[in-house]
Parts: sequence; structure tokens; C-alpha cells
Amino acid sequence: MPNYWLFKTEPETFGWERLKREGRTEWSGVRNYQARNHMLSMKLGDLGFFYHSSIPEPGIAGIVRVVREAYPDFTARVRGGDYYDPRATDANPIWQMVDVAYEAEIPRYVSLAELRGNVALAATMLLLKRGSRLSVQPVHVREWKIILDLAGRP
DNA sequence: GCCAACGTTGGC
DNA sequence: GCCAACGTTGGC
Repeated sequence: MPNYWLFKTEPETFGWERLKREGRTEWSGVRNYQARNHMLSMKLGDLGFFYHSSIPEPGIAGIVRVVREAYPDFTARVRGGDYYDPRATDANPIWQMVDVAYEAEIPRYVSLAELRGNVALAATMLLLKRGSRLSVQPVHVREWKIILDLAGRP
């Protein structure tokens, strides 16, 4: 029984098309403790929605699978890099990442507006909560199924 | 421990 | 580009 997640990304930085091309990627650069803690609790085989943010029509573009459980995010150690954190050490890396892989295409892109339009989702889904901006977040199995259903509708 | 100031996220 | 919401920092 896998757990379900949602990974936010700006397609301009790393989008669904690129993941499909490359097959797999390191989910590095997360610098929020709550998001990190979610990654720490991920298990091999967990599934996630791949969500496109900061575009005219944000939404869910596809499905990914966790193919490596949490390990230290080395980008925190790259001096001068965008994700450098001077507090990170070998003994205490602070930040973690997982690897995710392309899992499946969804039949249809599900926009944020459409998610909001679903009463059940609007009531519970973290993504839709006012002010919510967590870049890695859990998705309830109930929500997962509703969204798959939406994606399958013409 | 409080809270103001600041930087960032991300929808609109 | 605007701005509300959020997380973090640092003075006190």
C-alpha cells in the first residue's frame, strides 16, 4: 500500500517533458523543513503527482514514483551554488532529497482551477488550502483517486 | 519567548 | 507586477 504525494515544480526549471525524457531525477534543493520531513517519510514505490506551478495554468501533469528513499541533499554543500547552506556538514547534512522517476502519463492535464472546482478536494486537499505553498506534500488516497478520476474524464 | 522585519512562494 | 501568506532571522 503506497503512500501518495505531490511534488511542485516550475516547468521552466524542471518540467514534466524533461522528466519523461530523462526518466528519473534527484529531487534536490528543497529548503523547507516540513517538505524535507515529508521526503524523510517516503518509501520506495510511493507515488506522487507532478505539479506545475508558477505558470498561467498551474496543475497536475503526470505521475512519478519514488525510486530512492531520502538521502543527504549534496547541493547544500556546493559552495556558491543556488542551494548552498553553510550550516550543512557531513555529520549533519540538514537537507535531504529523494529520487523520483517517470511512472505514468495521465490522460488529461488537471488544472488547479479544476481541482478547486471539486467540492470534496476543495474541502480537504492541502494544495488548495489558503496560503498553502508546501513544495512537497502528502495526498490522501481519497484525493488521489478523485484526481485520477478527473484526469480520466474527457 | 515574543514579534517585527525580511525574503520567498505562487496564484492571480 | 501585485500582494497575501508563510517561514526564518535576530534584537530585545
